[in-house]
Amino acid sequence: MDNLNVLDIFKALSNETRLNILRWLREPEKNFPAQQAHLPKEVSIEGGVCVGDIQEKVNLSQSTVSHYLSLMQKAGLLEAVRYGQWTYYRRNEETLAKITKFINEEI
Amino acid sequence: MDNLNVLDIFKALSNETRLNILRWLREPEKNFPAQQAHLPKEVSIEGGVCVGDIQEKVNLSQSTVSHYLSLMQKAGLLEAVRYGQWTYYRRNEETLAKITKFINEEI
DNA sequence: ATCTTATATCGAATTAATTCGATATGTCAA
DNA sequence: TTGACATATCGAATTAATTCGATATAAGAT
Repeated sequence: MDNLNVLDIFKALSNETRLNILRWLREPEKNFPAQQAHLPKEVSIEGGVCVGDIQEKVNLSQSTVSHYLSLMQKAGLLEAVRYGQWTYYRRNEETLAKITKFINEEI
Repeated sequence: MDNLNVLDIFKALSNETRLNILRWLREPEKNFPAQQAHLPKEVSIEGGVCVGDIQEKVNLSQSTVSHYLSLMQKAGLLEAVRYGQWTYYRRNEETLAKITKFINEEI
């Protein structure tokens, strides 16, 4: 249980906005409009939402949101997929599962 | 899921010392010497360790440790039982169980 | 009553997180 | 190749967390 940095994960989770982003990304269709409107039909980034859509919902500056997403990615909570000029972020379920396990077994 | 303040919990967990305290309190007998030496035989605070013992292990100032324990208690991660001049802190398993549930079901 | 010991609280210094606007980078379209 | 748009990074201001030593409180022992 050491490829996951628990402290960084908990830090990332201890902010309301970041927690919300994670929750919203559980159901992107429900929480974000215009799903993947920039992607051609044949491309699909399952569960991914671009920074702009997240920023609009979050209502913080573009730089702050970008920074937050990057933090969450470094913590392993999100993964980023770039398509053209867009970056799509989606949940990294593997890490989420690992934290649960970690809390249960080690904390 | 609203009597638990998730943000305060994650904040409390995002510090190495505090995380360690929680882990050590899983097995107090193993991690702290002189278990409940101040208590008379007929009194037992199941799983509880007094501030002094925790402070010794943590190696931070008395005031810092006291502050940390209080933070964790307010977050619901620990509960405090006072006996005489000593305060015994022990894990609050209920909250721990709730966070796991929260992560699984809501995050 | 006084002294000691355990813990809590206060005030302050230092370090880290939050958040922004400005700017840089990278990509697509004309 | 220039312009427009999406995102990332930088530098700085503000706010919050960390941590300490000093002091307060509370209980037990003399």
